[in-house]
Amino acid sequence: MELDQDTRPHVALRRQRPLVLEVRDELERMILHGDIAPGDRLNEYALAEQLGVSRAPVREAARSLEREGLVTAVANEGVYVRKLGLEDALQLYDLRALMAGHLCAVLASHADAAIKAELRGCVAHMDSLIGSGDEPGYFELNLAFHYRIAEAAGPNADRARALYIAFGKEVRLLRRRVLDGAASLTQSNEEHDRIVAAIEAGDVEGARKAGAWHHENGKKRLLDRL
Amino acid sequence: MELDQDTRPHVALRRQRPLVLEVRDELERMILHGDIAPGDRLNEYALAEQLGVSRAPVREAARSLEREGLVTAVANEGVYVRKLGLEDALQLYDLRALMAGHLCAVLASHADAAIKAELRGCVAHMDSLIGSGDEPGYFELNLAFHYRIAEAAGPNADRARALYIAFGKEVRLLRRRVLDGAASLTQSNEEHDRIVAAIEAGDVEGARKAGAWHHENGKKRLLDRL
DNA sequence: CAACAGAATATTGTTGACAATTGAGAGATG
DNA sequence: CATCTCTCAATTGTCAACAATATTCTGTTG
Repeated sequence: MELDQDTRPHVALRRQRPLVLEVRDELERMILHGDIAPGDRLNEYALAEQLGVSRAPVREAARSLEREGLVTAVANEGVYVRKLGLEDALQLYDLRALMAGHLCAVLASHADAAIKAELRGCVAHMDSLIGSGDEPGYFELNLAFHYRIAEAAGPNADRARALYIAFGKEVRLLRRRVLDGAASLTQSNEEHDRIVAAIEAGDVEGARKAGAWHHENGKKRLLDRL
Repeated sequence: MELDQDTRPHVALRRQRPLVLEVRDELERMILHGDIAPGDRLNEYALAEQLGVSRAPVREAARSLEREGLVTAVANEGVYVRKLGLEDALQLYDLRALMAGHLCAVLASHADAAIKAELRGCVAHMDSLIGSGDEPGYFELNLAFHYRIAEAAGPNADRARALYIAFGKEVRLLRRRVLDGAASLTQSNEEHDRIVAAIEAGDVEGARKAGAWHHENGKKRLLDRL
C-alpha cells in the first residue's frame, strides 16, 4: 500500500525506533570508540547538528548515559565524558567480578545438559586456539564464552547481566589502555575450565567463586602494571 | 543591585538547581509514595501542568528514572511505572544482598576504631530498643545502621553504595506490601552483631558473608509468606 | 448484533526559538 | 604590569508549537 517510507518530510524520521535511542547508541559508540575523549564536554548544539537532529534528543540521550555512568552532568555547564581514575576502575573490576560470580552461580543452579556441553566445547575450542597460537581468535571466543554464560543465566538474572555488561563498557573509559593485556592464555582457560566444572557439577557457590576469581584476575593484572 | 529575584517571569525559575532534578526527585517521591501506582502511565502533559513546568524537563526526568529502574519506556506510547513481579523482587533482593556484603567487606578491610565503636554502639542501642518494645525506633535505627555501614565503606565503594540504595528504592515497587514484615527482632540484631564482629576483627570475607546473609533473610521472609 | 473501517481525539516525538547562565576577552584602573 | 570589571559570545535551560503516532469513539455493513 505504501512504498514511500523513504520520502517522508524529515530525513531522520523513517525509523520506528525513537530517535533518542539512536542518538544514545551513537553517543555511546563515540565515547567507547574514543571519538570523544574522557573529560571532554558534550556540546549539545554541535552534536545535534552533527547527528542531524534537534538538541532535545541529545539531551535525553545524555541523561540516559548519565545513569549508565558514561557521562557526568554539571548544572548550567554541560555533560562531560566521565574521566575514570584508577580507583574507579578498580571498583568496577570488583563489581564486575561480583556480577560474574553471581551469573555463574545462577547458571549453575539450573544449567541443563545442552548449555553444559556448549560451554565445555567452548573451553575445548579455546584450548585448541591456544595450541595454534591464534590469540585474536582466543580473545573473541573468550568474550563469547562469558557472554554466553551471562545469557544462559536466564531471565532470573537479567538485572545482573545488564550490570555486568554495563560495567564492561564503563571500564573502557579508563585512560590508560592497559586493559585486558594478554595474561597467560593457558592460565586463563584453566580458570574457564574450573568455572565450567562447577557449573556441570551444579556447585552454585563453587561456580560463584570460580567466576568471580577469574574476573578478579583482570584487576590484579592491572595492578601489577603500576 | 537587584532584589527582584522573586519577580522573575516564570514562577519556577528562581532555583539554581536544574528543574529536571527537581522534577526527577518529585516523580521519584510520587512513585515511591504510591501516588502513581505500578503499571500506570506517566502522562507527560498532565505531569508538566501539575508541576508547573514544561514537558521537556518531565521527559528528561523520566529518562533518568528509566535508567534507575523505576519506570520503563515504550516507544510512541509512554513511560510506565515499573510493575515489579515476584521474580524481579527476588532478583533485587539477591543483588542488594550482594552489594551489602561487598560494602561490609570493604568496610572491614579498613575500618578504624571510631566506626567500629559507633556500629557496636548502634547494635547495643537496638538491643535496648528491643527490650523496651520500641519497634518503630528499632526499624529507624536499623535503617540508619545499614546506611552508616554503606557510608563508612568510603569512596572506594561509592558505586556499590549507589546501587545498594537504588535497589532499596526499586524493591518498594513490589505490589504486595509484604516487605520488611516484622521478623524476629532479636534474630535480626544477632545478625547485626555478627556483621559488626567481623568488621571489628577485620575479617573481610566473614563480613561479606554476614552482611549478605542478613539481607538474604529479607528474601527468605518474603518467600515464606506465599 | 458483532465486527470492521474511518474519523476524531489524546498523547508522544521533535523542533526551533527565547531566556538565563557561564566563561572569555577587551578595556579601564590601581 | 597585574587586576578588576564590564561587556559580549557561547552554551545550557526551558518553553510552546507542530508533526507523527496511538487510542478511542462512532457509524456502517455483513
